Amino acid sequence: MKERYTIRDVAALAGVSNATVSYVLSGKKKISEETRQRVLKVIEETGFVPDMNARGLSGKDTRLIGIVIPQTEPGSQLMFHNTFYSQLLGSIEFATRRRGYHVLISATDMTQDYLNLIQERNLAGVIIVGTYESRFWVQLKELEVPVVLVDSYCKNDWFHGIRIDDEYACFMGTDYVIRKGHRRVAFASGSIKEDGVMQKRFLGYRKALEKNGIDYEPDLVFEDVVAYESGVRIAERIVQANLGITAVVATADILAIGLLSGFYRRGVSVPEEISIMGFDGLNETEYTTPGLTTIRQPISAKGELAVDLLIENIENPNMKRVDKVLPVDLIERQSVKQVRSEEERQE
Amino acid sequence: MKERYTIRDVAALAGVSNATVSYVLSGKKKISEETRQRVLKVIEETGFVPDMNARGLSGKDTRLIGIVIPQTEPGSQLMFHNTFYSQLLGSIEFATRRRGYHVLISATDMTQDYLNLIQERNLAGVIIVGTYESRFWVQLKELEVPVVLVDSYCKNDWFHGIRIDDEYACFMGTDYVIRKGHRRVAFASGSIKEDGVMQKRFLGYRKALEKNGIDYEPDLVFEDVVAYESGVRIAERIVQANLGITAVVATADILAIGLLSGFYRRGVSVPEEISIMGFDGLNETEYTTPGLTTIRQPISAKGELAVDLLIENIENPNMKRVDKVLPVDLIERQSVKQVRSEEERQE
DNA sequence: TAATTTAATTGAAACGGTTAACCACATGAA
DNA sequence: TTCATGTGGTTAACCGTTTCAATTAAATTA
Repeated sequence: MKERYTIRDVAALAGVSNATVSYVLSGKKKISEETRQRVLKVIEETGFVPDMNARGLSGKDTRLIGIVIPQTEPGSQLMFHNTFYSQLLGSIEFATRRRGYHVLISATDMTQDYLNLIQERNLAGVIIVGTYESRFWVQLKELEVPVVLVDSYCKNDWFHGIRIDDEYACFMGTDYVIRKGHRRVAFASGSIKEDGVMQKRFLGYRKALEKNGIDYEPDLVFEDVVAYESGVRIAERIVQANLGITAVVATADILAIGLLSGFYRRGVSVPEEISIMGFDGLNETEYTTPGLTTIRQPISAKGELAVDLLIENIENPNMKRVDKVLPVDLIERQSVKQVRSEEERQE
Repeated sequence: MKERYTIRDVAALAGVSNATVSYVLSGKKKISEETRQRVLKVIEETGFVPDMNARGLSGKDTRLIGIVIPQTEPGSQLMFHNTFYSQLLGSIEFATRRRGYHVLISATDMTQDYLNLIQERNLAGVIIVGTYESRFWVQLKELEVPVVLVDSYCKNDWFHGIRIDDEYACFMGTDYVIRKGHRRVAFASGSIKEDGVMQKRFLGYRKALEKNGIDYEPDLVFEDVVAYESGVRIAERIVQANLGITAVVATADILAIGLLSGFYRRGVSVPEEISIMGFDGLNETEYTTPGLTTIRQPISAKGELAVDLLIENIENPNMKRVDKVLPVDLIERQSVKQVRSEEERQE
């Protein structure tokens, strides 16, 4: 790497002390306009770029934030195949860069390794995406680094949170399907046991059934990894099970799109023979065939707000905890069809 | 952030000098086994984690590598919507972490800002994905930082490269389609002018036409952004153009999947009425309907090799330039149908 | 035994910033 | 005239490593 100008070089050229240059840069102390301009001019001319390592070492201000996207399976990069995560990551990266920070991404769980990483790099803050229980929450807290949890149902209330009302959202979606006349509504989701988000959505599903006086049937619940391929597989399982299912509520668009594909190849037409409700509101859902009716959540806003919140906390360390719930809405397209309900059929 | 143990704390506890601890950690100097063990034990007990900022400042060894994924449009996160990039990014992140390095991602072009970033953070190396001309190549070279270009046709031969033989790959795909009897083969791609990869693939397309004695028709070339939505749009344009097209060669699976969707909603059945050849070999293509015949490129291998190459260069600064071309293969599925060729029809 | 080599360890100077403490000088009030 | 007050700037210590040069101790050689 080429030798660079240091803050002392700049100082010498501007005829001031290095401290003055530092203060001009940080604005933490008043410097006369005249000197300021002189320093700025030298910086401009030399192309001086401050060294973040030195800054991080000395002032603890690294402007580096870590993003944790959990692995579903070790080694596999499953998370990267769901454009929900891509979009979230993209919005986080964008918002971060706009504010002069940089992102260190890791597809890993919150393990000792990651705790070390936080210390090693003196991360200014951390955004953790997805829910899972970790025995490291306590240690993470002890690090006293600002943390924002996105889509987490971490039991403690130690960290900031950004999420949607998953239970209500899924209730709304399921209720919509039921009001369209469906009585045998399947539920396609990721692991309900392990994933807090899925748990909440499952709850919403059950509440909607209950509200509409429909008995819950465990056989109508299909769990798998959240991925396109799983959707295809679940469609096959649904066809083979032959349980008279007329609609399926998916907990992710990527699953729903897989379902679409799976049903199509099985010759089951959507929505004529079976209706599908998605979840997320990915761009792709506008272009599937049929267009996917789905619960839209503000993905990019999630990312941006997480960044805003984190940076706010970084810059104001004793800020109070914030837990933000973002609104969702239902996009009506063609994948959910109105059917005669059983009662009507029996007339 | 909690106060941490420093290397001097460890040294004091182990009854040695900080230099000794440093040498134990780096292995750059021989330390007697006895002392080594004693130091290691203290490190273990204290949970000492070295500070990368200090290390980067002092020894220039930051173990931080930057990934540049270009923006197609400023502000838009288009790149993040193509799972090709997600998968590539995933494999890079994984390979990097496995080797004790970390990744700083930026969805940006190679601009002055990025050059600054490289200096600011003392990046150990940089992986740049995608081709585009930049007036900053010269300056990047002057930084003397190891660089690996993935999928680039940067005219100079200053940096390492990882890519496939795009021309041949597309030639192979197009030739396959033609050998299936198609004579009016459209070409759906990203901007041929601006994107070197698209240029090469376009060349392959034309060579295949030529080889088979088919005249090139500019009207059969459909350019748009590389995205699902574009595929849908191109399908509509193809239908409306009504040029007797019986097959389309796409330069990306994400485009091909969009085409699939676009044709379906237009009531044009694939492959009965029109055949589609994809490019990339994304996982999703196995599950589309019909299964997408596509040119598969080793996406994850690209990422891993880029990382290997980069780290090799970081650890051995005067290594010679490497330009690696990875193999592709054609996956035959159902989206390209055998048709009677015109000659046969005329019989 | 003295001189020389070798191996293991240490002291201290970087690295490039930040920042607390201090200082010189001008200003205005008492 | 004296004293507090404020302004704009400097000095120098410090952050936690790495690494060169120096030192010491032990082993080998003459």
